[in-house]
Amino acid sequence: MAQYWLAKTEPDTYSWTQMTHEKTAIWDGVRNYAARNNLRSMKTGDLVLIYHSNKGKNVVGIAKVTKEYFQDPTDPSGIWSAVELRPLIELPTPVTMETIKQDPNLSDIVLVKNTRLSVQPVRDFEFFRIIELGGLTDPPDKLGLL
DNA sequence: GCCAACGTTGGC
DNA sequence: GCCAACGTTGGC
Repeated sequence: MAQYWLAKTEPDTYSWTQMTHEKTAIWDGVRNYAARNNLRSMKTGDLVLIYHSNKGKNVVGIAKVTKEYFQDPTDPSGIWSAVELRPLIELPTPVTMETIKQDPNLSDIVLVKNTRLSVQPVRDFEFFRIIELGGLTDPPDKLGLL
């Protein structure tokens, strides 16, 4: 059973568009223990919402975990981890922070509760609700995401 | 640009 | 081990 996650990136540094051009993304550079532990909990096939922080402030697409955690190549100290993600589908309508905050179904989402956590778990119903708000009406299996 | 929330560092 | 000082994230 796939789990669901959300990962933040600043689009000025590394954007969804860039990810899709590169086909795969090494999700490195995470320097927070809680976020790292979430990276380490990701399993191949898990689905990850990609969120643009600062600019956009919206969920823009869905990626899949293609490699479970390994040594972060940008970290000489050896304590940080990275995963490999593959972008799968762009949301027809990006879902903004504002929309998420206004949705009663999403009132407890980590994105709102803990604004600074860059890699975070997302509950099943939150994931489905967000992609629904994003214009995807079919569940992930129908969309061929699993 | 401001600042709240959170994490980390380092003196004691 | 506590906590003040500092640094960073990221929404507004």
